[in-house]
Order: sequence, then structure tokens, then C-alpha cells
Amino acid sequence: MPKHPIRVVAKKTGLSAGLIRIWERRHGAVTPVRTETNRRLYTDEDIERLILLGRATQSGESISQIARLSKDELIKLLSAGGHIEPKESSADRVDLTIKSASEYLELCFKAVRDLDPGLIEATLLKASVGLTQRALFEQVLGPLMYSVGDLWREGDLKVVHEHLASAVVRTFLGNMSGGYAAHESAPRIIVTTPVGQLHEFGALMAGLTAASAGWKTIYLGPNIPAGDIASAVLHNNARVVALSLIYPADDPRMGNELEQLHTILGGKAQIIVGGRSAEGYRNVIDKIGALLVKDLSSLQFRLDSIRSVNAA
Amino acid sequence: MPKHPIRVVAKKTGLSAGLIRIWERRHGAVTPVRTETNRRLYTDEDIERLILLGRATQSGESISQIARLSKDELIKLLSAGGHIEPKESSADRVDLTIKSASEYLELCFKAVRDLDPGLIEATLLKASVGLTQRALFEQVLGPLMYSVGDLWREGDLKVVHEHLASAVVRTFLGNMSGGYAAHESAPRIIVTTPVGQLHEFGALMAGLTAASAGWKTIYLGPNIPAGDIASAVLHNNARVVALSLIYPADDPRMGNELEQLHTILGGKAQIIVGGRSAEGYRNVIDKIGALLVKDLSSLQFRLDSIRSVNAA
DNA sequence: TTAATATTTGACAAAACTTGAACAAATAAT
DNA sequence: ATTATTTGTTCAAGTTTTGTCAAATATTAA
Repeated sequence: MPKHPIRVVAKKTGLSAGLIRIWERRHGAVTPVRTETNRRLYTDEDIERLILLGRATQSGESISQIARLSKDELIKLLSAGGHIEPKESSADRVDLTIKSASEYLELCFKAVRDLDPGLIEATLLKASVGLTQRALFEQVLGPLMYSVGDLWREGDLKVVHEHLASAVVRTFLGNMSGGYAAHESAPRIIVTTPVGQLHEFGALMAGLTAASAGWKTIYLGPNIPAGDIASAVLHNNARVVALSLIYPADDPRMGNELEQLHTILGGKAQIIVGGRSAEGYRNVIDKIGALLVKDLSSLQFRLDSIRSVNAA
Repeated sequence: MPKHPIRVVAKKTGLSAGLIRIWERRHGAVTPVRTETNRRLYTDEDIERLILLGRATQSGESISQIARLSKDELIKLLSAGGHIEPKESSADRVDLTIKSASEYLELCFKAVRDLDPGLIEATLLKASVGLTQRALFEQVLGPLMYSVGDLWREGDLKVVHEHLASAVVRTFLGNMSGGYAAHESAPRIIVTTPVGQLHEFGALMAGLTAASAGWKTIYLGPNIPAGDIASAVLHNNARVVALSLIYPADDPRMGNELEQLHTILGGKAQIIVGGRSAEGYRNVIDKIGALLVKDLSSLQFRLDSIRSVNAA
């Protein structure tokens, strides 16, 4: 297995090289092997471990108490208290320092305002090592999309900003699900918006939610005809289709589209509908036996139960 | 099997000849055969290997540690790239052998047909380590987009396929330019399509071209109003705006949009127009002093000359 | 022959790494 | 309030690594 010099470890963990060394000397957090000339060489496990330790210390744990914990114990620790806001870092001049979720959010927001896609992505990449995935979704990506959408509607931001934010989040969603939905056996879900629904914010959020719930997420983008959605579902053996309806709330075509989708699918997949305007189409939704979810946590709940049923 | 002298290898790998020799002498990174007169002759595998080693060192790995790794190990090392997931990655099961550009193209195409975004991305990732960036753009991404677009127009593929292909390429463009346009001093270019132009294939290709020509590329997506384009240009101090016009070829709004863009910019940036339908708007293009390019290589030529002029 | 390209060796300087010590800021203990 | 302890950073001095260069020699092509 290839081993890495300390600069690579620093880059991937977001910790400074000095800190990594001092954690080793003072607490034996990791024990890298050495070359004949005394250089440290780290394994991939060492890096994972340091990332976990970094997150844990950010959420308030003291390094001396956790340095010797096993990987499993660290994961348990993090998933239990994932919501703790990190303490304010006094000196934040280096871009390598790990920041809190709200700081990342602010940086992303500024980058969107400045129309700098590269900066957004770099920020999100850093955030992804500094935060747990749940925190990244719920405290950074979600709020970012909501606030950009709101400001766009109020006229403070322009279409480009909304486009740009979706593009970046979409990119990130793609990256995530790539390295995440590991199992080939994972249940599949198609996420999209029907014809007439041009805004993909909701669909993207649904995609993020599904991915973090362990589904293999196939994101089709906005404004897709029922026939195309259906063929995607059948082609992929997807168990669920998630549709996001944001605006308009009274599109006369929607009834047709949904019924058509239901007909072609013939019960082979569960249709789940959500979004701000979903309520407006309740009649059709009930008629075709689709599920209506009112927010992302009920989506997650539905997905979990569908998954456990089919797994049995 | 064809063998290559060192100057060819240097050109293809982007490494200096001296560096290639020193990697051989100090670490046995490659062991080219010699002619009777002691000249080195490299195989294609040697070249691939050197490209991989170059990328790995670029990302921080130390040459002394990785010089002896096998090709597969190098690829795995590079694929680990951005995120490190605690879970076992499905990349272990992926075929790691390096293929030719046309094989990658075929795999991508099949993945698009099967609506499998994850597979497309995995394939492109492998292609990106197995091929030079130029080959990836010109022999895989470009042809993929063109053929998907054509088949869509002929009715063999559906909208989803086109959406999916653009989404993946867009994602990939984002990734590329992130790790690519390193220089803060690099000239900036805005790439987009005006209102009414819904297809982003051309714009994506233009973005890829600009990125590989060393420009910091800011991609806004399709269907953007002139006012928004202009504010993006001014906000970013961009030197060039590239617009792609594919379909329709006779939108009556286009005249207004282009003139408006020209007026707001006031000569602060060069407007370049391209795409299948650009010719149809020649009148306006000439009127506002924009450049019309007929293909991607002329775009590249224009960008090169603009860059060298402003650099002086 | 002349100019361009390669090869080998040794040398060199910049960048990176290691260790030890000192320091300031924040926390905990008295 | 004062005193320890913890924690992360910074500095200095001494190695090691790494890419580049120059010099001397050899080969190739025009």
C-alpha cells in the first residue's frame, strides 16, 4: 500500500503539519512508520483517523481524551454529537484552518455573490473534510440554496446566481454520490422535476437527502417529460421516483404528466412528490397513489421505511 | 510496439527530459531500452506511467515513495483524489486497465444510454488519468457530446440523455478547472448562452477549450439574460465573453440581447460568438464588433492571440 | 562541418522534513 | 484571583529530498 508524506496528509486532513506532529508526540494519535532517513510515512488509515480526530476536536472534544480512541469509537462519537457548533477560532488567517459550518456557509454565499464557481467549489471541498456529511448537507448546502433562492425571488440576486449555485451544488452532489453510494446492492432512486417545473433546488436537496440515506441517487435534472422519467426508472430498476414541485402551483399539464408516469410505471416504483407547491396537486397525487412528503425529514423517513420493507 | 525518443516523451508527459532521466537514475521509475548507441527508447506504457507519476507528484506524493508502484496502484492513488470515505469504495471493483480514447468514448456512450451517471463519471475519471487533458477533451468529451446531441435530434435518444450528458460533462468541467486554473493572474473568460438558447453543448465545449488554453473559465450555464452576463463580466474583470448559439438560428430577441450586452460592456471585454447558428446572426455580430469563430480551434487561436496581446 | 539532440556525472539551491524549545491563549484547578 | 495544564503555533538549526544546471562527451541530421 502506498504511503504518503506529511504534506499530503496535511492537505487531505486540513490540519497543519505541525499539529499532526505534535498530536503524535504528545498523545500518540497516530504512529506513522519512518523511512531510513527518519521521514514520516502515513497510511490511508492514518489519514482517515486524523480527519475524524480533526472533526471531533472541532466539535469541542479535547485531543488528549480522544487521541487513543479506535476508529469505530471516533465515528460513534461524531455521529452522536454531530450538531455541536465548533468554538470560534481566534486566528483564521490561514485558509487551511477548519471553520465552522456557518463560516463555510458565509464564504460560499459570498463566492456565489461574486460569481466565482472555483471559489465555491474549493470552499465546499474544504468543508467536506471539516464537517460530517450530515452537517455539510443540513448546515451549508441546504441553507445556501434556500437563501440564494429567496434573495433571487426578492430581486437581490439575479438568475445567474441561482443557476450558479445549483450548478455547483449539482457538481458536488455528483461527486459525493460517486464516492458514497458504495454498494451495488443499494436501492436506486430517480430524482427530477416534471415538465413545467424549471427550478431544481428542491430536487437537488432531495437528491442530497437520498444520497446521505444510502440510496444510489440518479439525478436527471429539471423539466423532464413523464415518458423520459419512466424510461429512466425502468432502465435502472429504480425503486422510487422523487419529484419536486416548486413553481408554478397550478400547471394544467401536471395532471396529465403525473397520470402518464403512473400508467407507464404500472406500480413498479413508488412515486414520492414534495416541494412547496406539491399541496396544490394533491388531487392527482392521491389519485395515482403517490406519496406526498412535506419536508426533507419526512422524505428521509419514507425512504428509510421503503428500504427496510424491501430489504426484508 | 513503437518506441519513442526522450524528447517525445517529455512533450507528451509535460516533464522535462532531465527530470525523466533523474527519476530513472535515482528511483528506477522507468527502465527504457537502449539503442546500440545508448539512446533511451520509451514504450507507450512508459509514457502512461510517467504521466501518472507526474500527476501524483503534482498532488504532493513524493517521487521516492511512488516510483516503484505498479500502474494499477498509481491509478488507485490518483482516484482517491479529493475525498476519503471511511467506507469501502466501489472503485476497488472497477477495471483499472488503461484503455484507448475510443474505448473510453464507447464506455461513456453506453453509460449515457443506460442512464447511469455514476458509471459515466467513474469512466471519465479513469480516462482523465489515462489520457492527456487534450486527448480527453478532443477525443472523448467532444465526440460524446456531439453524438449524443445528434442522436437526440434524430429521436434515438431522449431529452434525459442529453441532460445527463451535459450534467456529467459540466461536473467534470468544474472539477478540471478547479485543479487546473491555478494562476490567480490567469485571464478570465465568461462562457454562457444568451436568452433563448437552451442548449449548452457548445458552451460547455467552449469552456473546456478555454480551460485547457489556460484561461480561468467561469461557466454561467445556458439561457442567461444580457444584463446578467454583463454583470458577471464586470464583476470578474473578465477579458472575454464567449457565447454559443446553436438553436434557434433566427430568434428575433437575439439582436436586442446582443446589442444590450455590447452597450453595457462598453468595450471592456471582447465578445466572441460561435456555434452552429452563429452565422445566422452575422449582422448583429458585425454591428457590435464581436468576433465570430466557426469552430473550437479558431476559438483557441483567438484566445491565444488575445492573451498574448494583453500580456504585453 | 555544423547545429541540434542525448548521455553521464557532479554540483547546487530551493523546498520540505525533523527535532527541540519557547510562547500565547484558552481551560481547569486551587 | 492565581496557578497549573492543555493546546496550537512559531522559530531556529540541522538533514534530506528534489528539480535544475553546467560541463564534457557522444550521436544524429542537414
